[in-house]
Order: sequence, then structure tokens, then C-alpha cells
Amino acid sequence: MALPLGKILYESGDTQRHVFFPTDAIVSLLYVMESGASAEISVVGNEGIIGVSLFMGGESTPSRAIVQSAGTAYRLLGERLMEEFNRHGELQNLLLRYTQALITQMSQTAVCNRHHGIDQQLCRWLLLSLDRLSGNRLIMTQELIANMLGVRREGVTEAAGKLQRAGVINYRRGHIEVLDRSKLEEMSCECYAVVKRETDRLLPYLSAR
Amino acid sequence: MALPLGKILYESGDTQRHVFFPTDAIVSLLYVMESGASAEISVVGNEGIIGVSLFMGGESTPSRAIVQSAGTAYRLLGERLMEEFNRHGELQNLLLRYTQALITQMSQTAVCNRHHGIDQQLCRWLLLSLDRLSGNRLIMTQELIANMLGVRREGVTEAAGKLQRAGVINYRRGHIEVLDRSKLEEMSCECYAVVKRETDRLLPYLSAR
DNA sequence: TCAAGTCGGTGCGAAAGCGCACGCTGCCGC
DNA sequence: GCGGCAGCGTGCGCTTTCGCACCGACTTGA
Repeated sequence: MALPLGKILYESGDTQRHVFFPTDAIVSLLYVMESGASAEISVVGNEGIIGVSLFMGGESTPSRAIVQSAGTAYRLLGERLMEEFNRHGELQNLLLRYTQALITQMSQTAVCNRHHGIDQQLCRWLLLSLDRLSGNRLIMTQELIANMLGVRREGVTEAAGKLQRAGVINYRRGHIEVLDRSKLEEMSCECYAVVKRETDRLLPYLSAR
Repeated sequence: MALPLGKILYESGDTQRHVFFPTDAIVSLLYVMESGASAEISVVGNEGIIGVSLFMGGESTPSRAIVQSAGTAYRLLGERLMEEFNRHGELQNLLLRYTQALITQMSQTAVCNRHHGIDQQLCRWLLLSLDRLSGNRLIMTQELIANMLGVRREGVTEAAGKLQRAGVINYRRGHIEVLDRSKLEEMSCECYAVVKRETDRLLPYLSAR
């Protein structure tokens, strides 16, 4: 199915009836506070699945799943996934390993939120998104990024300006082009590397792509 | 086995051979950065298990497990846990549900780190610890709390001073006594409530205690 | 082609947290 | 009973981020 930008796959607390496997879409798990402020918990692309709480047994989570980059995904009825999960074969194994990778990403998000500045967080975020897309272009307003990072839009403007002046990215009105990926990695904090390394370790079949 | 304060159960990246079930000890999952700065990812007491990565399939995590409040725990060889896990019965179910509760705690830590001040985070942290102990006393220096929250020791001093002046806690040289728990909950952010509610939902048998 | 709306740039003052330095005090061991 | 030290209090300047306000520029559609 098509996943347009901004589509909400699950709302906080919703009983999740389906799981989603993005192909070229990116979905963010976002927590929205009572005040309306928000913070991204993790980002899911075609390496992963939306709806881990189904097979983890909770059937819902306190966070929202929202499409951050338009594309398509496969949708599967929860019951069908569970049939296969309960065969306790390779799929179960895979799903649990993916879930551990997700846990690593969430942990590192917590660490990054605590210790790193907006500049570094933006780098981490761009890299995580880039890894889940083909090409080096993101369609993404600064306002949206700000919502994901849980910071002010002006803060993103400033950080993005620095990256642009450093020749790392180029952007105009919602289109971001990454010009120098290795420099982006240099300017990022260790958080990205930790997540990347752990994801590759847990899901080695992905690296082959 | 006895778990003295400060004991490290796993170091980052260690292959985990055992799992631990705390009885009256509290263990923190802590990420330590290259710079030496640290941040707590989640806290585990007798509601949980240390070493979820064993049955999740990763066998290690990038974080450290360190005893934050001395006490005792059961230790079980990983292979034995896996034998039982692979019977796909109620234990597997329980472990996965616990892991989802852990995920919620990590997510909320990320949110809290982003949006809330030291005062509120201290409240959340005290409540999470208190829930995992009997009684209303913690043996805990401000320096240790600062390491867990990933803030300066002075920041904790200031926040704890506010709580003391408000009559919520009383402390002296490493001993904290909670005088007014309901007020502590009031002064905390929504993060504690979210974690508490979700833990109770996922592990209802705990509420009965 | 032009009006309206979205997106991004900039400039304040305020607040929170940090790093550092120094000093006090209650506790523990000799 | 007394020294030493761990644990806590406090002050100060600096940096980062926030909140708010306003403006300019690009895009889109009637």
C-alpha cells in the first residue's frame, strides 16, 4: 500500500491489527506529549517492521507511527504474522533480532538527547534516514525535522546552515541533498556509529544489499 | 548471589552467559560514552530480568549493567533459560512482554531527556527506584544519581534541595528518605506515569504484590 | 500573473545547564 | 577524640537552547 507523507499507521494506545514492512517509505515512531511537544523514538525503513508490539505481546504502544518519507509498504494482518511467528522458526528469530536492533536505536536516542547538541543530532538523523533510502536526497522540511528531534525549527535552520556552509549538504525548501556523506559521519556523534554497527551485527543479511 | 553496589554484571559488548533476576537489588542499564559521560537507559528490579539480549538473539548489548542498589539476585545460565524459552510456553510470553515494558521505559527515557528539566527527571528516577524497593529509603549519593541521569552533580544537589525544602524528601550523606510520595508523583513529568501504566498493563501479575 | 501560503533566515532577551573552583560538615577509622 | 575524606552547598561566567517576533523568498494554483 502507498504511505503518503504524514500518514499515521498507529496512534498511541491503538490496538495494532496489522504490521507494516516498508519498502521505500520511512516511518518514525514518535512520542507526543500532553503539551503537544514530540520526540522521535526511532526510525524504521525497509530493514524493519512497524508493529513489534504485536508479537511482543502488548498489542499497542504509547507512541505514534507516522510516515516521515512517502513511499510504499507491505501490510500484513496481525493474525497471519502470529501464525508464522508461532512456528518458532527463522522468522521468529529474525523478528526478535530486529527488535533488539530497535532497542539499541532507542537507547542511543536517549543518550543522544542527553549529551549531544542539535548539530550532531541532525547529522545522526540525516544518516539514519539516508541509510533507509536509495539515493542521497530527502524530501523533508526543517519544521518536520524539528518535530522529530524535538527541538525548535530555528535550531534546525541554524544547524542545517552550518552543514550547508561546510559543503556537506545542500537544501532548498524541503529538499535536502547530501553532498559529502563521509564528512557527515565525521560531524556526527558516536551514536550513529553505534546503531549502525549493532544493526549490521544483528541483521547481517542487510549489509549484502 | 549478592550484588554489591557498583558491581558490573555485563560490560558493553560482553557476550552474556547468564541472566539475572534481582530480588531486592536494583540494576541500571547504562551507556558510557567515549568521553566517559554516561546516561541511564533503564532500570531493572525484581519485576524484570537482566540480559534480554540473550533470548532476543543478540547475546550482547552496547550498554553496561551495573548495580545501583545493593541486594541479591538469582543467576541463571543462559543455556538453561534458552531451553525453557524455546519450549514456547508461558515463560517466553512473559519474557517478551517484559521486554516490551523495557522498550517503553527506554522510549520514555529518551523523551524525558529531550523535554524535561532536572527536577522532573529526578522525580521520575526516584519513583522508578522506589517502585523496585521495599520501604521508602534509598542509599544513594547525589553523585551516583548524577551519573545515572547524565547531568552534573551540582544539578542534582539543586534539584534535591528543592524537593527537600518542599518537604517531599529528606536526605543526608547518601541516604534519601521519601516523605511524601504522592507529592513526588505530582512534581514528576508524565513520563513516570506512562511507564508505570504500561508496565502494569503488560505485567499485571506484578500489581497483585 | 498575482495572491496566498509555505518555508526558511535572523535577531533579540530569558532560562537552563555546564565547568570549574572553593569551602563546609558529618561520618568513619585509627 | 581527632584527622581525613567522602558527600554536599554555593557562586560565577559561559554556552546552548528556547520563545517570540518579524521578514523575505520561493512555489503553487486560480
